Amino acid sequence: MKEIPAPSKKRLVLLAQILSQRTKEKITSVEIQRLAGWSEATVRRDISLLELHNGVSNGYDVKVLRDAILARFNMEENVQNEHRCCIVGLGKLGEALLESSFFEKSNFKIVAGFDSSQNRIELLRSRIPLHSTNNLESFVRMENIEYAVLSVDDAKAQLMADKLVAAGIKGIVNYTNTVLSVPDSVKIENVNPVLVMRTFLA
Amino acid sequence: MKEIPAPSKKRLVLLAQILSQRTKEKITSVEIQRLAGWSEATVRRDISLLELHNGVSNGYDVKVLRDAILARFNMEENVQNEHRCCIVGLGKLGEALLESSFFEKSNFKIVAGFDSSQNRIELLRSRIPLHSTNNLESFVRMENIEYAVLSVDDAKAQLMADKLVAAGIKGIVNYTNTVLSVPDSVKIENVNPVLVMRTFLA
DNA sequence: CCTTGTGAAGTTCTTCACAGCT
DNA sequence: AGCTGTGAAGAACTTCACAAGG
Repeated sequence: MKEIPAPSKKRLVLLAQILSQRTKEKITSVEIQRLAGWSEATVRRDISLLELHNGVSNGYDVKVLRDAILARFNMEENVQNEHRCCIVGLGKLGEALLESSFFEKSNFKIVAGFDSSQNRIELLRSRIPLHSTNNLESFVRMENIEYAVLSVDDAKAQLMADKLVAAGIKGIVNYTNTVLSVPDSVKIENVNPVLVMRTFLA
Repeated sequence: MKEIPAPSKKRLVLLAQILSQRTKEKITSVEIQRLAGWSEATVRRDISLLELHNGVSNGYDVKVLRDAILARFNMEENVQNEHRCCIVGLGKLGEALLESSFFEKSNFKIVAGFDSSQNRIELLRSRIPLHSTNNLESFVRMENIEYAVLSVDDAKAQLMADKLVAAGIKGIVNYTNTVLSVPDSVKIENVNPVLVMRTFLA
């Protein structure tokens, strides 16, 4: 199976989302261009990487295309594709993410939350098991957690990232202001709103 | 002034953050490579785009380099660089972002929050003025708001994005699952944790 | 006509490799 | 020695342009 370049991967993931929201049976590269803002040539190239040969001359079948993307990235919602995740740092933001419905309709499941404050843990009383960050490394390892959301104070961000890395984490969605140092094998995406907005500037 | 490519811009914004956390006076491209994970050649190329000529043979002066990046992207904290922002959708996540300290030490200022529920607006009672999304377009325009955080329900995401675009918004940090259709001139960054994690997959 | 899929061309970004400075 | 800055090379990505199918 051909390796798909990172930019194409990002677009295909978003394309799957677009297709999920569609009612019509067919879609063309020009329609996708209008919906997503990518050029029609890029859209066709991205889709061709899936080696589907499904769209010939008539546009793409929405369901077939969507299923192909889900399959290619193991995004189908079934047990063997389930990816176990945790949230580290249960301040207002961590709590909001913990209780959000974001993960519900996906194959990513939040299986634990961590905070350094025992008070906070007892106060929250979530359906999801909450633990002290003291036990972070052993829990992440034991629970086979693959991905983490990091929403701790900046001062603790690198320390917690180190623990996650030591526990074998595969990727971190970083809501903190801190730029994390991790091995190349660990994926990081910085989603702090201020850092993101700065990239909007001239 | 030379235009800086988007990938370099993203790295330089993060580099400024790294430099802010530094105590030592000097830093080399190899140290930055270790801290951030970018190759030393990339680091030097990025910095050379600033046309500083400050680092010759001795590493870069942290303060000079940081100030140069801040200046280049109008990120200094002063009044004329202030960028006015709003949060659209004040559920748990929107509320958490509203009350977060993320924006405090930046030149992005949250000047308004919007929600479709009058109950919710009255319940929250923030220091920041909160309004109904009915008035979104006129408020954004009147208040000269440049950037928005979108944290509404998926069902309302495109509608709210349309209003923001109509009001002349320059960029949207999108926490929803919805892939937004906006003109090319409007910058979008998708930071929904599930969409981000999907890009981590094979 | 309208589509897709894709070689080839074009563009952008990254890395190499080394001159030149300290 | 160790460092930066940068032409030149290389790699990666995007777009063009068109053959072929419906």
